[in-house]
Amino acid sequence: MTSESSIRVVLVDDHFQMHRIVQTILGATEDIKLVGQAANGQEGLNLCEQYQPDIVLMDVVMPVMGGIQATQVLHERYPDIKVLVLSSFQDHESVYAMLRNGAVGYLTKGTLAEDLAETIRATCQGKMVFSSDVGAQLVSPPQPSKDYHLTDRELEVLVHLAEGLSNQQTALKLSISTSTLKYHMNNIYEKLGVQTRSEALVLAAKNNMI
Amino acid sequence: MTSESSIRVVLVDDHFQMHRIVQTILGATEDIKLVGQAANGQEGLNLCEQYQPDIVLMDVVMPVMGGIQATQVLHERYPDIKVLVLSSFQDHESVYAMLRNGAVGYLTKGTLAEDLAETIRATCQGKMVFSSDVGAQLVSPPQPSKDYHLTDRELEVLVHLAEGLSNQQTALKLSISTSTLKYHMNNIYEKLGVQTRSEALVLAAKNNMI
DNA sequence: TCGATACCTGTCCAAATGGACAGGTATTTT
DNA sequence: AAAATACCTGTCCATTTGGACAGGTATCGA
Repeated sequence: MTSESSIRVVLVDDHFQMHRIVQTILGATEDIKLVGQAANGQEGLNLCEQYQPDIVLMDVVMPVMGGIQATQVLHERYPDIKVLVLSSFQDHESVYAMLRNGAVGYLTKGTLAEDLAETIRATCQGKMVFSSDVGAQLVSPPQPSKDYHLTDRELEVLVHLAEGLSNQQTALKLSISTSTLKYHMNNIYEKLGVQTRSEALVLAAKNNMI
Repeated sequence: MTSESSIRVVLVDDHFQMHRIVQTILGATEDIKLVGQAANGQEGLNLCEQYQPDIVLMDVVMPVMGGIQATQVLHERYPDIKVLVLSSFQDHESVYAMLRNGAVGYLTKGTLAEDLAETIRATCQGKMVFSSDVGAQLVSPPQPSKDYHLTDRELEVLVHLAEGLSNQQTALKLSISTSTLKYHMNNIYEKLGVQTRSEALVLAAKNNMI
């Protein structure tokens, strides 16, 4: 953070239109100054070296050097500079690629007008900010828990086997015969689309069924 | 959104201290009003029904009804009310549980003072806001978890067995004998602290080793 | 050079698993 | 009443597994 009085921002985007919009928005604020504008990642890096901004508004897809690579280099070289992504894309890959490389926020361009200044201030205070459409990407990955509509009994069987119990021990615990247990197992294999006990258990574990 | 002029907030937290802090912070703002305060999820739901706030500041761990369940019900019943989590916890499970149930932001209590008002405003505008320590959880999901210091070979064995291959098939694939494979398996059992193949695979799956 | 580690191999045998049958009951839906 | 589900049980037999040995080599660091 170079300045106490105002937040210094560099914009890196290859669309003329974006430059206009951001200029307009930030021109109306007292505490945020647009100190540099670049049209690709390479230029952006140069500007950052020159101006040492607090915040970089970074596009993802750009000629010469894209936002993903630029963010990576920037984050390595100047860990204090915060990268806020402005992108038309909101796919899972882009979002996570940028976040992994050090971005601390991600806005889709459509939501830009909603209040870029607020977002920049929040980002400056160490918050991570996402537009709601991007947020959907953040929440979705750990919920691939498909429903294989196993019955309660089948779930019970699976849980006990996952604990390392043998067929006999499990059967005993559920008060059924090993024949019945094998019957349940076969149904489980069928429903999960697997052929072996190992596959069934791994799949169940990965889907948080056990 | 019931009001144009000011943002209406309900706080749901079982710690007296938090009520004091939030009162102080929001008491100093013109555009944000703390219209209700509850000590648990159940009370929180009642207050929301009564006041229809724009934002709910929600703790996670509370008596009677926790934040996870309360958020779920709230989101179902009043989809327009935005839940912003205030929690001491920042573990992956808590964060994702809340987000899945409809929360649109997550702040750790330690970062609260940094500017709750800004965050509330950004949230109101449809942004998702996270404190930086929580953000780490969002980016990290594919963490290899604990290190059981399995050797490369042992990992290979596990991966193939997880795919449902038999000992023989796996041995063939790795160009070793089944004897060697069993040797590896025993070492794996030892290192993972388990007794059976099933346990080993489940543990490995849950720890993203395979 | 010694010890530790990872890796590899074998044999013998008991136990566990799974496939292929061939039955049964209770409940719910059509 | 027939069909569909979920659930239960058995037998017979091949395959798989894992335990308990008892060996081997190559590499690396003390």
